[in-house]
Amino acid sequence: MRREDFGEASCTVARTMDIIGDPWTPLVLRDVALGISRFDAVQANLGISRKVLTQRLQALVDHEVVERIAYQERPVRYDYVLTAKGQDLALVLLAIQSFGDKWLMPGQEPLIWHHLTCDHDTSPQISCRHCGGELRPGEAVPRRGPGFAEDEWPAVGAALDAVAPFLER
Amino acid sequence: MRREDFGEASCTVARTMDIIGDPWTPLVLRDVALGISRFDAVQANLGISRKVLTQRLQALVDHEVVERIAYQERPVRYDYVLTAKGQDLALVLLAIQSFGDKWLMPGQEPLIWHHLTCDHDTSPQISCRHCGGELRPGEAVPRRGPGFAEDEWPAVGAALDAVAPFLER
DNA sequence: CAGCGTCAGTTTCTCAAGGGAACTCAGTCG
DNA sequence: CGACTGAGTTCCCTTGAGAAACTGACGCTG
Repeated sequence: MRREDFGEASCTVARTMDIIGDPWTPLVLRDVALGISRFDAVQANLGISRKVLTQRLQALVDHEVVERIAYQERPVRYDYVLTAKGQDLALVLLAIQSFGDKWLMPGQEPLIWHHLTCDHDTSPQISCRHCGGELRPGEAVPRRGPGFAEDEWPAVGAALDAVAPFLER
Repeated sequence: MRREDFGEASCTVARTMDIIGDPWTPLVLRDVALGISRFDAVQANLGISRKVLTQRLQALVDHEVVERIAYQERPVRYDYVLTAKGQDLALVLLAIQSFGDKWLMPGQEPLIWHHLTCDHDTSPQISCRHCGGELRPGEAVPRRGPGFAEDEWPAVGAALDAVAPFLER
């Protein structure tokens, strides 16, 4: 597999990395998610080259993660705003941030999230959608799904076979 | 901010992207997390150049996300295994995969996760660590945390000010 | 012993992407 | 008119990616 094949791979990690698999895109997304929606504001906030920012924003628009909404006409100028897809991707950024909070700046989190629904400060937790319990390492075992491509990923298939005994009662 | 400053930024997304902010590292991590632990097996599975794989594995070891465990001595050969830090990062990969499942291969998920604790197939959900409810877009509002660097991120500060009214009752 | 195969890199060379800085264009304003 | 703003675009140099070959340290076999 080459980098340019990521978007066609039978692998949803690779397909997602086709969108966010570079150093800057997650940070651009983070800014847009926080409401920093103008080109110059993002550029100044991140200190990213205008060329790279242009490319990244265009890619995000192409992937329908971000949309351009005109805020003036003469000349036409855009706010960059998350789509519904982009909002789901922003939740992934929350998980990324949470990892960084815990391991890379412990006790010095730059941002704290307040959950309006329960009215408490919180952090994101990766949970089981079925039972609601925290998904801890080792507590979830993968098995083949409907789109698993055996010929494309033989080593993954073998790895799945190796953990299959854990799936049996 | 330049790419090389990511690891020092007062931003836990940037610090995490210092580790995984390239196309291949998340996929290498995914493989290691699945138990594909030998150099040649990862290389063949991903079709990545040996040079890039060497660099990526070394970076993961340097970041203490992955450790080398010798499985033979003559010559010395290593299995690559997730550390505890790496296992937490693998949970982030789960979130990445879940986004891809939903938006990029809907109904064709290559892998299904089985939660051993509740004995059901599941998928990861980003939840509120406090109340356990799903964190949905728009339901969490950020505010400054202890490590927030106002001078480094003025636009973020302004964005936080803009959403501050939502924090008040 | 020599030859071959395996595994985990390392090296070389070419092409692609990143990044800094300057430039461009389409406005508005004084 | 000139200056400024905002959103790009272009140019040039540096760095990284990728293909392919090479290397070294073994073990095994005839």
